[in-house]
Amino acid sequence: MLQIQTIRDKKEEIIQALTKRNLDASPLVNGVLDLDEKRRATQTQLDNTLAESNKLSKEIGHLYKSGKAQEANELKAKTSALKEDSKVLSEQLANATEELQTLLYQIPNTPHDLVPAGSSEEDNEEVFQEGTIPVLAEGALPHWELAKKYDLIDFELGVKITGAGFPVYKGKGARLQRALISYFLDKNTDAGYTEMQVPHLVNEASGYGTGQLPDKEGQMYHVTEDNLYLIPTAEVPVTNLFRDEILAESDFPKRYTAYTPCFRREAGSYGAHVRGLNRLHQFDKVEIVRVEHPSKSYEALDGMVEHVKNILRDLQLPYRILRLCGGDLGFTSALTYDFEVFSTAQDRWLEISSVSNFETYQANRLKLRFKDENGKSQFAHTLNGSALALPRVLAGILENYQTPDGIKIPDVLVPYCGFEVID
RNA sequence: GGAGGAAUGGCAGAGUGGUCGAAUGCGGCAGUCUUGAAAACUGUUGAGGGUCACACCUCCGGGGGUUCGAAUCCCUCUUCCUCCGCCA
Repeated sequence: MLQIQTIRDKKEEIIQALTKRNLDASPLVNGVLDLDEKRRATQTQLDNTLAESNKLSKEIGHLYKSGKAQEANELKAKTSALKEDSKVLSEQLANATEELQTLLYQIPNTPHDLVPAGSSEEDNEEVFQEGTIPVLAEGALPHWELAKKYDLIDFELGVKITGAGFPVYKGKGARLQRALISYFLDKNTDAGYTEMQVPHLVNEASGYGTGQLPDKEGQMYHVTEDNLYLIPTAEVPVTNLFRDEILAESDFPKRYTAYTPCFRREAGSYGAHVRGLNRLHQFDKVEIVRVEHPSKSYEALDGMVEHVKNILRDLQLPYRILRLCGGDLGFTSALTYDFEVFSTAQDRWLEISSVSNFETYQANRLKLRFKDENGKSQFAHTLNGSALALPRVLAGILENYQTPDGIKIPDVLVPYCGFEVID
């Protein structure tokens, strides 16, 4: 969430910036400022009451010690009124704080200057494109047909044991996916990201920390018995490793990578565009996460973009990079680049990575801070990106590398697969 | 799952009702000494709220209670340790 201090100092700028999200934030912002004032006034009253009460208690202690029980008892009577007051005040304070929190949770991150205005994905700005779109032979198939033809993925079997959106990968299909995971992890660790294996279930506090809660509760599978959530992305457990931490400046940069399955309910999204691997309830992803000094975070974002580019060059997949417009930008992000691979067989772009800088928005919720050169605590910046999401990369490879004689495996993956062609 | 024990500052570890935000040691930082370093010595060193700055308030695993007053007593939850059971 936004920092209350920033809202106090830069109210108009914030409202202005949020118009890019097509949001009139002035009622929210004004509400926040009113509540903030109310909260502080209540806090001051409570503090004064407690100070008075603390003082009396000390006196009572001294009086008892010096044997003046009579006088002590007189003072005791005075404290009961203060006690009543402080009880009422602390309830008011708790209410004001909670209301304030609720409002703050409703304000999305302020978009970076580079974020283009716009209302939907139509308005995203293409900033880069690279790679040759292959010309496929007559009769080229979409990946779900290829998966069936070569017995790589069984969607029906997944329906049988779980439901739609939970595919079963088989034989060379499973092996290719595993090869991609290993390859991505190797690329990431070579680039300085430390590999982590993290839990696939997280608690409520973690959900709040990275911003999945309370806004996107319906997107996560909730294990109510234990009040745990299946992770929608490794971003959640990995970023939460730093919850409640105060780093030293010398700790930067922090770079992590993790492979995890991801679980998303994706309620209500059905249709032609979600066929095959295009949208799943469970999928694999290799994530990169960085925690950075505020002055270095955009440099870091650019570095992550370059890194993902390198992977796609390695795989020789045609791709483009979009700068998300205000209307398409995630709630917690300040600036996001989406990577899309062109699928020739489907004749459409498939999103395979999303790289974002959250600035202090998550750090504020996480209480992730560092000591600056003056010894003062400041919020760090958090970033993350997919490197990469598996299903659509798999789809892109199957579709773009198909030949009448089978599917060729990209050169960099051959050592990981142990075969050169699927036929 | 059963029985017992524990949770205090970056770490270790005192503190069982008032003078405790908290001894002491280690670590960190600054200084003295030194050509430099080490050692030694001196000082300093938790977080949040609040204030122009002070004052002041809150926090001793989380929540609740007793009391004029709680790190200290009671209840509850969580986590960790030991023993037993089960088990990949």
